[in-house]
Amino acid sequence: MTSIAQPAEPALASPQHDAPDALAAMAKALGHPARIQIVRLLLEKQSCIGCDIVDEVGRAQSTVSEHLRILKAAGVITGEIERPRVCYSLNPDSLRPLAALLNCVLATTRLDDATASTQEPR
Amino acid sequence: MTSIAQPAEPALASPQHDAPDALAAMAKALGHPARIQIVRLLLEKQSCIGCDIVDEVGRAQSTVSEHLRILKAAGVITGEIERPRVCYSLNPDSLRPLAALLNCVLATTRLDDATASTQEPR
DNA sequence: ATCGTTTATCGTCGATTAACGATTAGACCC
DNA sequence: GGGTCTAATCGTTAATCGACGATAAACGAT
Repeated sequence: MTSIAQPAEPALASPQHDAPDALAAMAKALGHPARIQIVRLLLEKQSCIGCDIVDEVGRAQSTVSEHLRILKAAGVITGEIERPRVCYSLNPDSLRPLAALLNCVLATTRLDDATASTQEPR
Repeated sequence: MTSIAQPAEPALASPQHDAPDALAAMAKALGHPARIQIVRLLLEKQSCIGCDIVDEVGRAQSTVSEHLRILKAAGVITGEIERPRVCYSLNPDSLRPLAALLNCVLATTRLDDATASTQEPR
């Protein structure tokens, strides 16, 4: 049934060809202060067990657990079980499509400015 | 009234110091397929009048107008009035803090891999 | 002055999200 | 087996979001 529905993935180079839904879902997953906090914390600490995250964001354990679930569902983080703890870390690959789109938008700045070639964003 | 409420913006360099709320708000603004579509369209077309956007995303005019309002409120786009039309364009600067955070996360990929410096992100 | 075009706003509905406390589920220790 | 620790899940409530049709506002053209 679904055997022919795959039109050969052309190894896309431009973010334009990612499904809007996928990008939106990713952005949505990041669209809460607590979840940004969590991402930042994991960025700093490389990896972190759950209860420390609860501590950091300062909300109820069940609330933080839910935010972690959302981030995990979106693929932004992974959770490795180390009983009785769970060790969370970032999954950078998942963010690549969204980052690509944003970088694409940023890149247009120079085209707009045209004259300002001194601006080296990388 | 508001003359003294400005505590001097220190032109921050590291994304870590952006308020989580600001980043989350930005991500949230992008957290809908229709809004991703709009951003992509403006990325392609450089600028675009509202009714063409309505056409493109294929939803009711009032719905699209609301999405445009949200993007405008977040600073992602600007709307220039050309009666009776409004010409929308991207405001790349607004996305910089979020892009910086994402790039920061992406940058950790290599550190994780450590040994594989020739590893091209597939 | 009226019409046509385009965009913004209002009001409403159903669906989703966010937050919390309480409870449950594992695995370890004694 | 009985405690301890940590994380996930359940159930509830309030708030927010998303979508739409209807309407209003603004202006150029006739």
